Amino acid sequence: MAQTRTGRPRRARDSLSRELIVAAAEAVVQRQGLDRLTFQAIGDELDAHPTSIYRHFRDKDELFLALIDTLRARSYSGAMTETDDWMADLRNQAHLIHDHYMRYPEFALQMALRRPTDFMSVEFTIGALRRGGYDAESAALYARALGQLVRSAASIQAALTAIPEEQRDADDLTWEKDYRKLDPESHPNIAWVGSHLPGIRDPRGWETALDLLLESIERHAPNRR
Amino acid sequence: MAQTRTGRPRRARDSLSRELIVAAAEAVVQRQGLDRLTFQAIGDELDAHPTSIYRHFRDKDELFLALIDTLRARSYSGAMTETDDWMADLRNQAHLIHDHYMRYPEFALQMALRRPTDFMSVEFTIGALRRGGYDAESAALYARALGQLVRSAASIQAALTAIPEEQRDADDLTWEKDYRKLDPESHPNIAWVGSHLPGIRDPRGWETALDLLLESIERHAPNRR
DNA sequence: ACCTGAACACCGTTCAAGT
DNA sequence: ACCTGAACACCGTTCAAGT
Repeated sequence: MAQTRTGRPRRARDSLSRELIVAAAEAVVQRQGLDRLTFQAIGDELDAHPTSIYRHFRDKDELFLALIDTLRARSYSGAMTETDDWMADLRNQAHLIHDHYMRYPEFALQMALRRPTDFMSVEFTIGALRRGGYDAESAALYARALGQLVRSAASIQAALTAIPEEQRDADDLTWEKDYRKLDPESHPNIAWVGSHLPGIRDPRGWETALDLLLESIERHAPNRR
Repeated sequence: MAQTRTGRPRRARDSLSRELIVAAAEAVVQRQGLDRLTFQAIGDELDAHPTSIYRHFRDKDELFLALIDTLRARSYSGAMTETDDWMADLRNQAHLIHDHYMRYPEFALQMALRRPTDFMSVEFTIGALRRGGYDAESAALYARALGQLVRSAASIQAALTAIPEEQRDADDLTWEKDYRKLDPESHPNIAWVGSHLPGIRDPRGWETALDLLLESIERHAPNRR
């Protein structure tokens, strides 16, 4: 492994920047995974000394948030435009957010926790509900309900796909293979549905929850399609 | 700080156990937080050498999962019993799970990711849907949809409350205070709802999403109340 | 002013040594 | 067999030294 080898060719003055460092950090995660995101690895990627990063970021957390913000801007920049179908707008907005988390599964949890919302998507969602005829109070409440559902479900589902192989063996996910071996006496209902139960990573769970939620939102709307 | 001080009084043989170590680990987290959960801290709590834990757990991950399983058993043991109101059963089950995550917010994410389900709650949920008249395929699908929504929303919301103080300042949560200062020209809909928008940690978001989802589930049920 | 080198405190883990 | 002590590799961070 590459150590902090002394005597490296000195980098040119001002050849580093926040943008370069963030790009190197993303490359490290993409190639080696999030738990390999260290100052050492970023330094190797940049051919720079690990501690040179401290000139541009206060600490690792600040660098990490900058990386997350870069990814978010990439997914959302100029993404949504209103149509004359406010329900379709809500659904497309939900899928846009879901796709963003699934695109960067290693960051999904931290994105949901530390960048839980942004003005643009809230603005868009409230606008759609407003065109559905909702008053301000209901539109605000439903926008939050929808936003929290989408963000939570997407980030957890994405994170599930990013669990390291070594950890999966220790997890309950074996149940996907074994639940049919359960005693039908003590678990008659699971036995009853048999093979119909979707696996824990099956996207139909999320899609169904979104369908049911949107269905209620449409039913309550003064301006139904 | 207590170091690995040499010359500690030797612990009696077989005086350690998985149960004792797990209890000590929980005490450490409760008193000092999850990022202070180290072998050193657990050793201090037990008055034992940090590495003595390796005789009882393969590694830190195995200890951590054992701790999570202990907490889950505490919350769910003999928790739910069927009533003659299957819709109320679904709602109570959802609140039970939500309360479990909110009770242990520091563990919420890992509980949702590494112990995403258990037989008992799935069995109970399918049973309720079955009494609602659903066929096996629909009951299985809706049980998954409901389970994923509840688990995801509860774990993310709980984790939001457990973010360390030092990190919050760097987060977008400041928007709760500042979103009304947005330019009404570029964000007319946010300006329109004004103070009606619930904060990011407001429980009404989750409650509303659950209400809307359950409403649809009842509407589709062959046996409506 | 920006980058490098060395050092520090801390962490999980391994392994030989005690009893 | 179970607990202890010492050591190892690795990590984020600080700070003085180079240029």
